[in-house]
Amino acid sequence: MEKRRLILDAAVRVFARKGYHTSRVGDIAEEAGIAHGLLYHYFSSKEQVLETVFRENWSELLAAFARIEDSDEPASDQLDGIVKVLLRSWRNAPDLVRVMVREVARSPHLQGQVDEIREGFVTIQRVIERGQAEGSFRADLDARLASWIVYGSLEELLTGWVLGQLPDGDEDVAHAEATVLTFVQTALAADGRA
Amino acid sequence: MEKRRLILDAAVRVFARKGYHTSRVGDIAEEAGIAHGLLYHYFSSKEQVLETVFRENWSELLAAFARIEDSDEPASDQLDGIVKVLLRSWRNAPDLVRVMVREVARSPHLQGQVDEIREGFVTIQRVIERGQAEGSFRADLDARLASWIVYGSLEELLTGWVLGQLPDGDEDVAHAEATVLTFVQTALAADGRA
DNA sequence: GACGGCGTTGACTGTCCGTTCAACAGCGCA
DNA sequence: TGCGCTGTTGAACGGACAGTCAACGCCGTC
Repeated sequence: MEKRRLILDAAVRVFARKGYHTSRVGDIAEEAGIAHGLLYHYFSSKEQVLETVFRENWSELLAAFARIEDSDEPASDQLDGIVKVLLRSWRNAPDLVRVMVREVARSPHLQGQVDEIREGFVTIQRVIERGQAEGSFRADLDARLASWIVYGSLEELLTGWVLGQLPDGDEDVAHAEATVLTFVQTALAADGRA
Repeated sequence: MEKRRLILDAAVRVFARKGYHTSRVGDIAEEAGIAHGLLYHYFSSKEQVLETVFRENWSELLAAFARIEDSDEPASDQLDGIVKVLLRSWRNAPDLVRVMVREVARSPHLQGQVDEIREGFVTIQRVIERGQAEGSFRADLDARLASWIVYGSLEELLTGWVLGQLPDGDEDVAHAEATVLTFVQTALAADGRA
């Protein structure tokens, strides 16, 4: 396997296990099975490793969002799709979610990527606005704020799983997904119950 | 003023400005106007300073929650009250919220306080359950998950303000508050529109 | 079989910073 | 006046750790 990817994968595991600050460069190297000097052949610093992990994976998420947005489903189905993608990421890649939630999301580190995070919000916002325009979502709610509220709900559930405070068995996750979907769709629906 | 409090207040400002990890003990001491050695007369470590900041302020928040819960208002008003207390904390003590959101909330640091954080969730959960029992909230939503969703919404708005991504003028904050209230009450209401 | 360059190694450096500690100042008390 | 206690100081220590670098192995090329 390509060494660069090897290092990134190792970094995700190590960061997930010990947290970014407590992880030493040597830990990552050891996990990847290389000498720690080599890491500097592929990355300029420890921080750049974290940044790369974030950037490459977040952009995948954005791509998934974009595919959903570009589909011809009604807005409310698109919103469901986004919710599902985000929540299911926990079972798909728990280590990655751990790192994203704990180290990057509201990170004291790295300023630049704030814009990239925001792009996810904006997608949600656009979907909500389309729903409002189509008449399926109530139009009296600020779509931007609503997108933050929706995203916050999802991130908090992920956090609950990350911190081990919410049960995350198969049915638990499915149940959480169903609950958010009902919650959000009810709140946004143009007419009474969703 | 009592030196201990002086140090804590200085620490909040410094942590808010530079983040916990990037803040040196000397920075806190300088901000407090003392020699850095003195800090160890009052606290056993830099980490304990952060922990104390969290503990003492979070317990105040829990007390506010408890007062609301013990009032004889209907559950839906109590929930409104909780939302308002949390959101208004931003204008009341922005530095504190900065530290709480960025350093403590899903912290790689300090494990013990997870239980204290959880107590806030449980209060929200109880209020929701009471509303369900009273018949004003729909009973088919899992109250525990709903409490996480509600809290997540609020924390995300605070985060938006902390990171400077959401406008936080007087009217902006009021508008955000109104939006969350509508969103949450609509989602939870037993019958159609809130 | 010399050459060169890419990939790889790991000892070493330099620095940063949390923490310690010996000394001291002020003050109440006897 | 002397004793001791609490509060206070800042120089010094120690250890950790990110990042450097000189050397080396391997492999293709001429």
